[in-house]
Amino acid sequence: MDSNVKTAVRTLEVFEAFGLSQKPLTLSELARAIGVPLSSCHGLVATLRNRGYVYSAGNNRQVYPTRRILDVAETIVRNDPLLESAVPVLTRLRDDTGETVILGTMEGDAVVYLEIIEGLHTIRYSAKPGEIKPLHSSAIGKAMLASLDEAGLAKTLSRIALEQITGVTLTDENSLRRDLEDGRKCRVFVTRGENVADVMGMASPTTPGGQPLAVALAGPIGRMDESFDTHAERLLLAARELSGLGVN
Amino acid sequence: MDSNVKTAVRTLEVFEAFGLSQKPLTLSELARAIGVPLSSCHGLVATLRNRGYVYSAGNNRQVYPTRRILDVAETIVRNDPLLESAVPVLTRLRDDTGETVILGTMEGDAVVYLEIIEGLHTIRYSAKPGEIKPLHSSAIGKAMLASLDEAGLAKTLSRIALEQITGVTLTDENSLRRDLEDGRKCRVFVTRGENVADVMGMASPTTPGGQPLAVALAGPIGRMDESFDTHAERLLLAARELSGLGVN
DNA sequence: GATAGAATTTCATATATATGAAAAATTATT
DNA sequence: AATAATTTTTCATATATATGAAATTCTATC
Repeated sequence: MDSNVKTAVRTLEVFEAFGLSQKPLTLSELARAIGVPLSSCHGLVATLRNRGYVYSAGNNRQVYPTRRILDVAETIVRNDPLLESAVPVLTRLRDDTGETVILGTMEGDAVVYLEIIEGLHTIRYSAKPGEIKPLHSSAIGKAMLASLDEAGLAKTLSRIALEQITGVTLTDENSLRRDLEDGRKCRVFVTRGENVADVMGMASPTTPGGQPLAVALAGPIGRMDESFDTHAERLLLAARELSGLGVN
Repeated sequence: MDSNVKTAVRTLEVFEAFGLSQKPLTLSELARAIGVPLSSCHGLVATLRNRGYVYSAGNNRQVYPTRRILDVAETIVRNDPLLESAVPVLTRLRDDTGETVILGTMEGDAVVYLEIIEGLHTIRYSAKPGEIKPLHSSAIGKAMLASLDEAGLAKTLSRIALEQITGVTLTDENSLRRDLEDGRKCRVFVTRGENVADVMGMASPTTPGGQPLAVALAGPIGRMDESFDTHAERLLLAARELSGLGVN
């Protein structure tokens, strides 16, 4: 992406690092984990300490986050006006299809996942909230692009590089535009291994409370193809239900 | 505290602000909420967006955090080696006494709360993980001070100001040292309205896995006094149990 | 209990960010 | 539809931070 505030990113990376390590870390371990100089890590950790976000855990000289971040995060998510009403719809779509259901939107020139309800199969599409995907090679991205007016679409396409991600990624504007046109007809936008090999995504635009989002199903190509028609039907139903959710 | 990295603090304050507001905010509302210039807030929010931590919610131009922060926080807390084993002990102490139970430690020159199990009374001591309290006027702080050796205690006392927080805060070193001595005898350290009027705290040191912590009970002075002896007994029992928890 | 080794902390300075002010974009009002 | 009002975005520069290297503290080993 563009220019990010270095320390803001690092602050989040500290928490992410503990999420990955799943155990207390020493200052030097943490510095290595997030790829920053020791001295910089030192100041950052001191700040987090002073703010009650980390404490010295274990015997050695390890630190670990306190519950504080969870406390803040729980309050935030509990009050998200969108997720509360959307989750039941998404969960039903997951139960009906067995596949992973994703709610996402366009944020800047990318897709961000807002909610994931994981599928019921052993082999399933797996992702986390906040994950970022390309606009041109993800099903949700196509749905979002297609919901732009021509001026917005042209502007966006001029900014983003249609990067080749797998062998079958659509990398020229005309192919992509044709693909979007196909999707517009039935309101279902499809990717077949264009972002991750073997993965098929199906997305449909939806506007709960007037906000442009997209809901998607994702799973292995073979299994998704088998049930394409019923999946599409159920996806469209879910999209309609979501759009019906009141203005918040 | 000392010198904090400005952007790290602000990054956390963004999330805290949404926790307080409990609803999406516009850029200007957020900037006002955390007390930073608009232009600075703009860059910070852009970074959080790019990282998938916030999305544009609602119709207007509001933003709100994604579930991502919750996801990270849940993984972190799920893997805290201390809390997992300590919570059952703390919960039992809460159930036995009806009062709020706190696990805390010394972090820098302050106390940080690691876990709170809230009491069962309508009027109860209420706090959140990560809250910071003074060493000299909190029960946990006294317990932590008393667990230092003379050299460490002298050094710490020379650094911290014994700030007058309520009318009865101990603000001279001799009174505080006498008070610590009293506590050492029975391993129970008490505050009576020294940090918050009407609140009584009782803390006992404990060292699960060798790590110096303190466990505390807190509630209104009247009710706490009534049951002082049984509360003290149960508190000491809990502290012993916690100390018995294996090295992680 | 002294020594070696490792990790942390400090510090001066190069680098990155925060900021006010101005421009642009958006929304509300007439 | 034009204008006003508000909000967001950009930009040059003052300010704050990040950094390598040195000093210190801590820990393990003998």
